[in-house]
Parts: sequence; structure tokens; C-alpha cells
Amino acid sequence: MDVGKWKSIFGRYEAASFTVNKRFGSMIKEQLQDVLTVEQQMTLSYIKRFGSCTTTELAEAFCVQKSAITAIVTRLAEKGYIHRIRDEKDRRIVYLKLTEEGLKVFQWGEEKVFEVVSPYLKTFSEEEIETFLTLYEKLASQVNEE
Amino acid sequence: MDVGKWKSIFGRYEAASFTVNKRFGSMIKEQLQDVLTVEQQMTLSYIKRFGSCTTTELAEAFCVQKSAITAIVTRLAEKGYIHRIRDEKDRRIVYLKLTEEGLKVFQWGEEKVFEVVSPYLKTFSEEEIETFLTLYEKLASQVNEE
DNA sequence: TTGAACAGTTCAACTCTTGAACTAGTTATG
DNA sequence: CATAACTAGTTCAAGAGTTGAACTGTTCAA
Repeated sequence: MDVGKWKSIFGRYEAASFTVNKRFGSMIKEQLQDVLTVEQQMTLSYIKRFGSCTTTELAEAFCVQKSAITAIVTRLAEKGYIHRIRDEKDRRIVYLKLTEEGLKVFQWGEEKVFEVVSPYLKTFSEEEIETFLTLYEKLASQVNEE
Repeated sequence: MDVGKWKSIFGRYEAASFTVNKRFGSMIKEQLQDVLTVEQQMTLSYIKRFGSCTTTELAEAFCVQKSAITAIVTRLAEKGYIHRIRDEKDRRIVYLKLTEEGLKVFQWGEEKVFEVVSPYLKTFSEEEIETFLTLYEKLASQVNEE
């Protein structure tokens, strides 16, 4: 494929991802109301998935500085959704865990996100969605190999 | 398909888009250095595509309030990348256009974004990329029908 | 034992965002 | 025609997210 062809493919990708990200982002934000921000919901989601995690892990997963995570976690802790637990053996490490309230709020938020996204996924056939996800996951795994 | 199946598909979509967005976002931000933010680059891109546009159009396309656009445009105008031109007939309307400098900076930024994204797109076969883009564009067009 | 490395936090500065209040201009209705 | 309703855009205060530098406290290896 020549350079012009790749530029055209890049342009199509850019346009599609712009639209999907902006629209979904805005609809999700609206659904989460003033309870959680999108970043806060993703933070709860990450902690939930791994049971517990550290600031450093979150910073790497979210591709931001650790101080950005500290800020988000502090706000979630103030709302009572996260516990900070120091490791007894290595006292530098702080484990982040969801509180019971945090788990409830996460599940509520996750349902809201599902309600936004799933109607659009459902417009695809089972075969289309499988093909799309397989390719999207391939892209994700390529991008993940830093 | 039952609810559990949809939840699983939703989870896969959520995970893939999280990874791709965070990783690409961070790499693009790094490439744009201190010259432009990602939002500023997207703003220049939108104006470039339509030749000129208004605050209201940008706000709709970006799914944000008009005041958010005013802030971004003000910063871009201060850097000399955008002109504000009042409509002679309806003097409420302000057209936003790229300056020569703005066009140059946009093209530089676009090339940087291309350099980040295209190596990953190139790991796919021509058929895969066509299939993926067709489905992604279908999703974008569904999401766009507000 | 001491110096390097690591985990996490604090802080100032910046961008982006909202929502309310505002200016200024246009349109529609009685 | 007058005026009320609407429209385009801006300003402002407040808050979230982000960076990068400086910091605390802890661990580990030479």
C-alpha cells in the first residue's frame, strides 16, 4: 500500500474514533451525573478488577504521572469509596481497595455505562461484533506492547 | 443473545477502548510536546476540514458547552493560530479560520499523530483494516444519530 | 552504614470543563 | 413599530485532571 492509501486509512480511523469517543464520553458523563466523573468510574473499575492495586499500577495503566492518580484517589477516598491500606512488610506501598459503598457505586456506574453503550453494540450482528472486537482487541494488544 | 453474553461483549469493548485510548492519547500528547494539546490539535483539525466554522458548531461536534470552546479558541488565537472573523450580515456570528501559522502547526501536529498511529494500523492486513474501519465507521454513524 | 532507589504525596501552575450571568444582535408577534 | 423571545458568543468562578519538581518515608545493596 502506498503512503496516500495509509493517509486515507489513518483519516478514516481518526474520524471514527473522534466521533465515538466524544459522543460516548458525553453520554456516559451525563449518565454518571454528579456522582462520579468518567476517570473516577474507570479508577473504581480498575481496582475492582484486580481486587486491590497500587498508585504506581494505576499510573501505568492510565498512562499518567503518579501525582495525577493521587489526586483522583484522594477525591474517591474523601467520598468514602476507597480505602488506603499500607503493606505491613514494605511500608512504602499503599494498597487501594474499594469500600462496600465504593463497590455499590461502581456497580451502579457500570450499569449506567452499559445502558449507554449496549444499545449501539446491539445494532450489529453477532458475527459483526465478534469480528470488530477481535480486531479492536488485536489493536489494543499491539498498542500495549510498549 | 442473552444478557450475560451482552455483558461479556460490553466488557471486551470497554477494555479494548480503554487501552487504545489511553495509550494512543499518551503517545500523541508526548509527540505534540508543548506546542499543542490534544484538544487544540483536534480543534485546528476540525477548522481545517471545514475551512471555517463557528463556536456553536465546534461545541456540538466536541459535545461540550460553548464556553469550553471559547477557552480553547482564545488560547489558540493568543498563539496566533486562529483568526476570529465577524459575519457582516449576522453580526452575532464569529467565523474561526486558521492563520498561515495555524495551518503549518496543524500539519506538523497531524504528521506527528500519523507517526504514532500508523505503525499500529500497518500491523493489520489490508482486508482486516478495511473490515475494522467499516465496522468502526458504522458504530460512529449510529452514535452520531442523536 | 550510608547512598541509591523506590512508593507515594504535596504543591503550583496549567488546561479543560460546566453552568450561570452577561453582551450584543436578530427575529417574531401583537 | 415596539418589545419580547430567541440566538451567538463571552466572561467568570469553581472544580477535575494533569505535569513536573520537590519532598517524606522506606527499603536495599555496596
